[in-house]
Amino acid sequence: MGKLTISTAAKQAGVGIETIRYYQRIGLILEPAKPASGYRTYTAQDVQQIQFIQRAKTLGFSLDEIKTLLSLGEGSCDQTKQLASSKLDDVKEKIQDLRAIENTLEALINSCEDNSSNTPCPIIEAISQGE
Amino acid sequence: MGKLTISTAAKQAGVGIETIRYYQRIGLILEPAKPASGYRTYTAQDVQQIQFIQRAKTLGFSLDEIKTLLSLGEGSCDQTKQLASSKLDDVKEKIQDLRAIENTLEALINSCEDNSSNTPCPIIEAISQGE
DNA sequence: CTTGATTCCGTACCCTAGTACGGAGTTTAT
DNA sequence: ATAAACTCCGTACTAGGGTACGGAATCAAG
Repeated sequence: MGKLTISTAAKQAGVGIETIRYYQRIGLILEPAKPASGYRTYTAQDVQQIQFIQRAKTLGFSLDEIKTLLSLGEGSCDQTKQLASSKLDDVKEKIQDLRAIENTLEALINSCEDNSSNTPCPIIEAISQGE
Repeated sequence: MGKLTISTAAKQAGVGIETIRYYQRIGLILEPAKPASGYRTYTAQDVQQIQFIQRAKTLGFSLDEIKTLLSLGEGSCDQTKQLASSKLDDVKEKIQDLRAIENTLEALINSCEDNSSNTPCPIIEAISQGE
């Protein structure tokens, strides 16, 4: 009850054992104290923290940012909000960049559709000229 | 005339010397033959190829994909178009993912705006519960 | 009690796209 | 002719997020 081995904790959190060990190595989560003899035991709290990390990751936070998030905790709403806002800015920027790429690729592909068999590929041509 | 040292070629192509050497190492561009004694010389063509690589990179192609692009050349429009289309799919997918992240972050940040001082931060709460 | 599964721990390796380092050879400028 | 700058080449390192390996210790089952 409540005492889990690392593989059980990993299974419950939906990650691999090596991921838990990696998070410990980089100081993202604490390694439970080692009992005088035997295996380290994990708690439901540990599992929840790993799940927190996984969810934060799906929001685009890096492990380093998640470390900050964890250290801020439930207090200091302001700093958390700032972190989230700056992440939102990053995301918006990436979307803009990708949209530009999307447009260009679509234009290139269309120019290729219209291409009759034996002329050089317009996509290659376009990338070659630059513009 | 037309004979450039690696640093001049790099400057013209807008990359670092080490980048050229790296591209050679991975077989993306050919290393010019080494004259019996002295420095290798680069041509305007070499510079253009490096610029091609840079432009393809801004379209989201990986160096490995660019290698394919270069090997396809101006013929085989079909394969080029396929590569571009599959890249376009990747880009669209990434945009979708980022939009989902954007929405979630916006919602979290808004929930934080409404937060009165002493309750726990709703952002942390939300990530903790995971929905 | 022995076999097999797990854990522990350190270290090394994967990918991508480079960047850095350092000694020896070469070229250019003075 | 000599100093400064540049090139060559191999090797190692960077970041980010893990994954893999291997031997020793430990635990669980029969």
